[in-house]
Amino acid sequence: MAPAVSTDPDGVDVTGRRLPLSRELIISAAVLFVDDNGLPALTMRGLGKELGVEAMSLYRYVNGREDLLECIVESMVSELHLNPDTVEPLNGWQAYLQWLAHGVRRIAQEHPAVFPLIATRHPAAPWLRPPLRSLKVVEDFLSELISRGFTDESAIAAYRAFSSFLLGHLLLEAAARTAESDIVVDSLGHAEVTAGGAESSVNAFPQVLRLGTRLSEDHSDNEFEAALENMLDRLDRTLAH
Amino acid sequence: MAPAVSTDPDGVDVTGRRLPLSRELIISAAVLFVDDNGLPALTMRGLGKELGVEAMSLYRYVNGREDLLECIVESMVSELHLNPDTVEPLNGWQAYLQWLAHGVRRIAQEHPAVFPLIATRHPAAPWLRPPLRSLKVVEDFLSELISRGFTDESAIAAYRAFSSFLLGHLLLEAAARTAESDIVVDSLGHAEVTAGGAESSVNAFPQVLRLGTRLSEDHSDNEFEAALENMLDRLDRTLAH
DNA sequence: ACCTGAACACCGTTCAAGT
DNA sequence: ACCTGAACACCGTTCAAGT
Repeated sequence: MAPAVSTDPDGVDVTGRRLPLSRELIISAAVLFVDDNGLPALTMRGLGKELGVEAMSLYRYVNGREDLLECIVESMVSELHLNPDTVEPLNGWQAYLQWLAHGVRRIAQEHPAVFPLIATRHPAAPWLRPPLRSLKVVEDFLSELISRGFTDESAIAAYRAFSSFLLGHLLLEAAARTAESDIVVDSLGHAEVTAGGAESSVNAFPQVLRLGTRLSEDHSDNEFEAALENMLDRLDRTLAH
Repeated sequence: MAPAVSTDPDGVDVTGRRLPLSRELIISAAVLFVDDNGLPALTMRGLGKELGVEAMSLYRYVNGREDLLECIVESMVSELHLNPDTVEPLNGWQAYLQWLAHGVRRIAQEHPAVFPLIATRHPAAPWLRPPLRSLKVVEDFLSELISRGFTDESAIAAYRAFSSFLLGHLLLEAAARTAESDIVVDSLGHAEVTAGGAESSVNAFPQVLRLGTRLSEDHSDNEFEAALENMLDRLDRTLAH
């Protein structure tokens, strides 16, 4: 969600002048900031400094920190509709759900540090289930399925199953992706871990010790595709019945 | 996770004397506090006040706020092993996974406000996938499945699929459960929602409007059982092949 | 119109000092 | 041994004041 004018993270354009503050500029700077520094580092004062401005200036464009976080979520989810290379297909509900699933997955992969925000902020309504936090997305989901043979009930059940599926898979995938960057890997393979404040060595857990390396391997592409396929099959069966 | 002596949230026993501070007392008070007031309200100073003590006293038993959060997670997950009425069954891996799934679900249901912590804190290692954040649980999981015919690879695949499944379903269920308590329901059914800072009325979204009430219904029991069943069947198929 | 300085109420955390 | 007062560096947020 880059603003109209090309910028660097400082909110300064190529000529060195500071860009005029705006809601969009603030939001895109915030996304960049979280991508680089992680969610806990996002602070009104810090974001202000990144934009070359005092924290209080942001309040002219954004109703406080909570509103800023909500804006970030909205800006990410709305990428689903803007992107030209991901035109929604017209050949069946399975293709539609494939398209939607991969669209959300791409967002999670491009902004793994932001995804927990999309996944765990309190939804505005009980029927806005993360990570599908957009009225338009939910509306499209339901009308797409209903127009293709789903009953009201089965469309709703599909919506619930689909969102649970995406949330579980993508949240874990995003967590693994951000962990790589901020956990120092013990290159000697000395597997020892500090869990829950108490020092507990993996040595007492033979299977974990034996399978450690293989447990850390990344097969998320294949696993996502297989689980998605399985889920679509399951929806298909409930349709036939 | 009640401490040995019966207490009320103030950390004061029945006689009015203050209980001696301890790691366990602090942790169980913290869990109670989050259950009642939500995660964002949990503050060192606030928890101190709840215990009738200054915030600084807590640092004698807990290495700061991050450590406290980690302790909370550990104390919740360890309930899986302590509880007498949920003895691990011996008749097959499917029964074991059913037992484990319902054990984790019970934790999520009893402490919906704490569950996001279990679900989204950075795991200590890439192979500790939330919500199964315990070396012992992972060890049991793997050895149970391997001793019952799973190959190393299929046990690992099952672990990944199982944790994704639990995370997605239980996080959404817990979110719905806490939302009920802190969202004021419009008793007139005037469905209007403020999403992303911009006022957007559901009226522009006919399917959502039409299905609104049914979208809000809770079918989590049935949905959890059905999805779990489906997942176990899927694992069974990968075993046979 | 847009930004800022100063102020307020709150954090987490440390450490010397009290009992 | 266990708790606290005072202090520090940070938060989010408001508002009158500057340009």
